[in-house]
Amino acid sequence: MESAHVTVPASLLLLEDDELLASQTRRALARHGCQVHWAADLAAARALLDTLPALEAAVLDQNLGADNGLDLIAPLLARFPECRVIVLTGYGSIAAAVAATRRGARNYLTKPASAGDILDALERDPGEPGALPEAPPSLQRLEWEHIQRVLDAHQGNISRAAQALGIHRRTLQRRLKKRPSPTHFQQD
Amino acid sequence: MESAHVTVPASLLLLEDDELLASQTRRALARHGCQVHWAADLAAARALLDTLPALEAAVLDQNLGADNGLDLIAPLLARFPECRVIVLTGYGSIAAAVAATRRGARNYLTKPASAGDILDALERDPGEPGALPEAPPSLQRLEWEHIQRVLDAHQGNISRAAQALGIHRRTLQRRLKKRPSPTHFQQD
DNA sequence: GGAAGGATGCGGCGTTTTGTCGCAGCCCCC
DNA sequence: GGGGGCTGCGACAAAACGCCGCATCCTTCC
Repeated sequence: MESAHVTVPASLLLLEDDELLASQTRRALARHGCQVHWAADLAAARALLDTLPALEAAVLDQNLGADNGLDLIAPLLARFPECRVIVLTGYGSIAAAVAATRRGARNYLTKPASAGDILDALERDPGEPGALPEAPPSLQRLEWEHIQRVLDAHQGNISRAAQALGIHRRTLQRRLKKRPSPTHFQQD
Repeated sequence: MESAHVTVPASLLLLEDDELLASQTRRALARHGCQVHWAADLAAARALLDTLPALEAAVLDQNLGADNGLDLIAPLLARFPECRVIVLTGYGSIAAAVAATRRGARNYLTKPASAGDILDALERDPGEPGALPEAPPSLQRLEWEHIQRVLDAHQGNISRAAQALGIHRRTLQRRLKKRPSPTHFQQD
């Protein structure tokens, strides 16, 4: 929308084990004029790194079954020091965000993230500007986002997600139906 | 837990505008054999920096009224490049954690944090270990913690906290009464 | 000292949301 | 074909919530 003309990277590495989500994301990014190289696991990503002549950006899913997407950051930056790396995750905790950033990630997003969100996160540098994120999140928003995360972490399984959330399955069902548009946040 | 014999820094800068909390923290850290230099705002902290011969660690409150504790990171690291800096905040969002880390913070904590938590955060390097805390949090627990944070951010003012949370004051009252001890952790 | 503004605790009461049933439809797999 | 698991949904009682009002207490400011 209003992330009008960010500098879309020419080449981007997408590390994501969910094939469906990967292809969606890939297509969305391609539509912005970005050549996306996709890998589904760490080994494939490492192998892919060696074949690429250049890489401007990378989007890494943190949760890759047995692998951890964070482990790609070091070898990636070793080969392409200028590459802008962001980490994507289903859950998303503060501790994990700190870990990712300390390893060299530029930003840290929680799913679901649109192509616009991703490009935005690649573009912006959270460190430099006098940016004051520190916003008072509403209870409902917090709940909704958390539900989405847990749901995602359980592959959309409502029954298990409800159990993990400590609420009844029926309640989760009703809540999910109630909120078709999760008040998608945006700024800038 | 096993934060038994962390390397307690000899000198520490504490930037915290809440005088009461500052003195408590100061005392707790001092009990661990740490010399604490306290500043209540950015200007005082900057002035304090120039007078110190050495500094091993710093604990910065992010929310300092008009000031932002993050703004001390750069000048602090410019003078003491080896100083271990952690940021403390009432709220604590992922975006803020990323911002703090990118500016050079070693870790990012949310209040309330005990002296043990602080020393632990100073000691540990969140980047290196394969540490994946990533636990499945319950909805109620998440809500409760968030409520506590917002409440704390508003100095315990129920009316304003309720407004910030987007719920009715009466509801907040009832909730607070319902949950007297939500696994309150602290010691030291 | 008294008035004014704001915060708190609490009692009701009508409305909304949850918890908990149960049941039917699906899909997968032994 | 018969489990076992997940899903969507109707129904109904129980709990929680929003919202009112009112009686305290505090400050703060005439």
